[in-house]
Amino acid sequence: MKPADIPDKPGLEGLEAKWGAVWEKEATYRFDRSKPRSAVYAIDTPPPTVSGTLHFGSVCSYTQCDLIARYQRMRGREVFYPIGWDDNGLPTERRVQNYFGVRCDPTLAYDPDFTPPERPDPKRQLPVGRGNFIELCERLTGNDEVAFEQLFRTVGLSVDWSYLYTTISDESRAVSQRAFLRNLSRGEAYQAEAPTLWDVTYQTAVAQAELEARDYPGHFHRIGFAGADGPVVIETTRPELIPACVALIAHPDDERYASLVGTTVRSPLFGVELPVLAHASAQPELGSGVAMCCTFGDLTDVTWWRELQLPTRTVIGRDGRLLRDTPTWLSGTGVEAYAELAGKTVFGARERVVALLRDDGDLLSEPVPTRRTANFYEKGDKPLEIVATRQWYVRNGGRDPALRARLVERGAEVSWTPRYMQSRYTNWVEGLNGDWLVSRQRFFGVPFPVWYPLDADGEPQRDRPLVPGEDQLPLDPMAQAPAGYNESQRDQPNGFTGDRDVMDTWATSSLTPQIAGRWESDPDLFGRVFPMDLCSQAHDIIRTWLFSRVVRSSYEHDVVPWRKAMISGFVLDPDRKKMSKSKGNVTLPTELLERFGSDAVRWRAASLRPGQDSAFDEAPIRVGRRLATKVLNASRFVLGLGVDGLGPEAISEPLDLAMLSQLRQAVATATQALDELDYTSALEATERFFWSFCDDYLELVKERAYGSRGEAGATSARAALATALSVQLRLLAPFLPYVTEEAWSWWQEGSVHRSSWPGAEDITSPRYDPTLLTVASQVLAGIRGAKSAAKVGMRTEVSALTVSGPQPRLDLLAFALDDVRAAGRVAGDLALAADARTERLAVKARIADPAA
RNA sequence: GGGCGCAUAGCUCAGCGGUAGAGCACCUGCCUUACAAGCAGGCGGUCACAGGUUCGAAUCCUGUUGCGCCCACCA
Repeated sequence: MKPADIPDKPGLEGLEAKWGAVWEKEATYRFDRSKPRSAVYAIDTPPPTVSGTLHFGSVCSYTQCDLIARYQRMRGREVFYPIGWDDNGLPTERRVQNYFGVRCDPTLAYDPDFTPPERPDPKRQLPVGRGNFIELCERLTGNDEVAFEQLFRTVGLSVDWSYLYTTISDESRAVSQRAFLRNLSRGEAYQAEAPTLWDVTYQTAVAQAELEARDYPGHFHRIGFAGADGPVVIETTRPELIPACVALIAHPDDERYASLVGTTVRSPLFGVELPVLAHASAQPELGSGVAMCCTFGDLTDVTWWRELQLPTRTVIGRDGRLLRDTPTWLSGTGVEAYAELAGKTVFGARERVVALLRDDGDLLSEPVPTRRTANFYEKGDKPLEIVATRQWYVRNGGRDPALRARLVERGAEVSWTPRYMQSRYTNWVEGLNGDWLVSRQRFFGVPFPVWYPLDADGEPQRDRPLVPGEDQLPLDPMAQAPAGYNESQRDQPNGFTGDRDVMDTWATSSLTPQIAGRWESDPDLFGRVFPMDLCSQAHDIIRTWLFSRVVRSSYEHDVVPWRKAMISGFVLDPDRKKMSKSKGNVTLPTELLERFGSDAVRWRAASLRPGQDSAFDEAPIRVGRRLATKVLNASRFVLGLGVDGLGPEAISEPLDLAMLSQLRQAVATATQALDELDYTSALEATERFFWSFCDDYLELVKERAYGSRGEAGATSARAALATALSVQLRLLAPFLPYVTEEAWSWWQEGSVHRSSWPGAEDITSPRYDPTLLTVASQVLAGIRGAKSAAKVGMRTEVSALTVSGPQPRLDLLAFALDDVRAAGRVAGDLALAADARTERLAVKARIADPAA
């Protein structure tokens, strides 16, 4: 021991900085890549989006993963625990736009002298070229990543930072492009022109997994279409789509409209001749029972359009405004009516159409307010439109029942914690209604590594993409020319053009096991870490991140990417609502770490079981802080007694042996729990023992350990205390890495986090009936109860004590009687009275007159 | 409408066939030579409701109610 190193008043302040620096210097968490696959424990962690701040819930989720990483490391596994930043994609672009007050205009050339405006005006964003925009993205994410790393280091995540990756790095681009090219060559990826969910704010396509249904105010409009026998009434919330109408649809069994089906009607204002058709998915009870089919108002329209082979009449452009050119299918008054709408937003056009309908008498009653549910892009704030565009897709079973069934089966190859999270996965896969749309019409992302030859008219031949060799990756088709062409032929007739789209960020993060494991660029490493052992994440990204990784690994490697998935819950605000920045109810993790210390925050995270949502509450963090402080104090006390050179052979007292027997049981419980990813139960068992160790055992043996009853008894107590402290610091190390490391450093060489998880070899003392400690604690509690009832201090002497209970228990108690007497300050007579009526020991204590 | 989960002390939750538990909060005490950011003691529950299985149900089954989440619902 090094008593000089133990502070008089040990505290939590500064431990993060102190040990963070040591762990970095000593490379405590370095992954040794020479170990064989069987010795490796590999973990896939979600790369957080580096835009702004991290939620407290995320900190908890990452901490829970770290508990397992630390446990497995102490069990002797070589833990591969990398982390990455998801820095490409829309959140970064949006942040750059706001932060620098710019927007990307891909038609502008790169300006090497560009500097962002000093005072950004978010209302008037400065247009900049793609190259400049991407530079700004990289600059801003660079700043954010420094802050994120600092936060994760403070939390104490035991990741090997030398394996840090980013999703925009050259390595990630190469992996992403390689995987895509292989998908393409095997037919798993394809390009198609089809109606696509479209965000008008960001002007990009979005995928099904990124949809969010939201309540949205609107109005029902009753509108008359001119039929042969009078008006045909439809109800719609989107009258601005009347010029995009291609048919009216009724249910085939709906008698009200049976005679109409097969006839034609004329649309109001625009006078377009439209067929009335029947389709089984029309719902007679909705609206008037007959619906407008427009290209495109919603997904039902798409179904009708496709199955009834209706024409395409697009009026809404990619910017969310009605097209400026007059549609070709309009004539006469229709052209005049449309002139009033051209260029207007959906909202403006709707107002204008309603006014025109009212003037014409086709608005059959005033609009009735209603709330409708509309699909939104989860990061957007305008309802999605549906626009026919050409996009890249990866097959995910959405249009192929056999593939879907196979991917559902993949879910069963993963062991889920908690188990019921598998049904989220299954639910999602079974509910897919289209393939995975991976292309985005954005800028800061991984480009599709393809070009298209241009014909003599300069038209791209999209069905004949030019692909590079894998050795050319990563590449940017907007900056590099395909083989057999040179740059001067770009966008020239008979030349080539590059694919302008970038991949959605999920298309890249779906490959985190391959990116982190350096697939293809480092086959030796990849072979040692893939497939991985554990994936740890929250339940909100099962349908995105988790599912997409299963898809990619199934295609590329024909396996699921990990054996186990540990799914964490959410931390909600105190009113059990989702924390969100807009509501201002976000609690900053940095502030909590600062105020309570990392160990306290980690303790809170460890008390949240997988899958379980919880309301944010500071009180439990304070409890964790108390435990952390207690660990330091108890360690200081034990070490202060002098434990040097004491081995298990010195432990002879029955009470000491009984304590170690109980500890043995706690170790077994904690170990089994952690093997099952049940870190909460492991902590609970450890803590239960620790508190009784402090409150009862330490009190019972304190006097003896001081040497009040001779050297042998003192040595036994000190040896037992040393063993117990060593074991407990290791049991607590995954949960409280800072205080355990601090206390460990007071008397041990090396890091507690590189020590071995406690087991049979640590508690080699003979087994002894653990009940002895329970019995002694009961009697001590009885004495304390008597003193409490008498409202006297615990140091007050007991002048006479009678313990009654079953004979076997009294016999056992006899082995600890001296310790009980000392801890309870029993100065006078002590009587044991057999009483078979009760299992528990009863205690009668006469308190000495406090006045005396 | 479909799926999943939850309902146990004032609060947060554990227990999941054998006498109702923990932490927090609250109350009463105690400066006790590791820790007053501490310690000791205590108060506190028809285990949502109704049936069933069982010698025995908080625990298993069925139904009901309430709450939460995911998905579908855009006329």
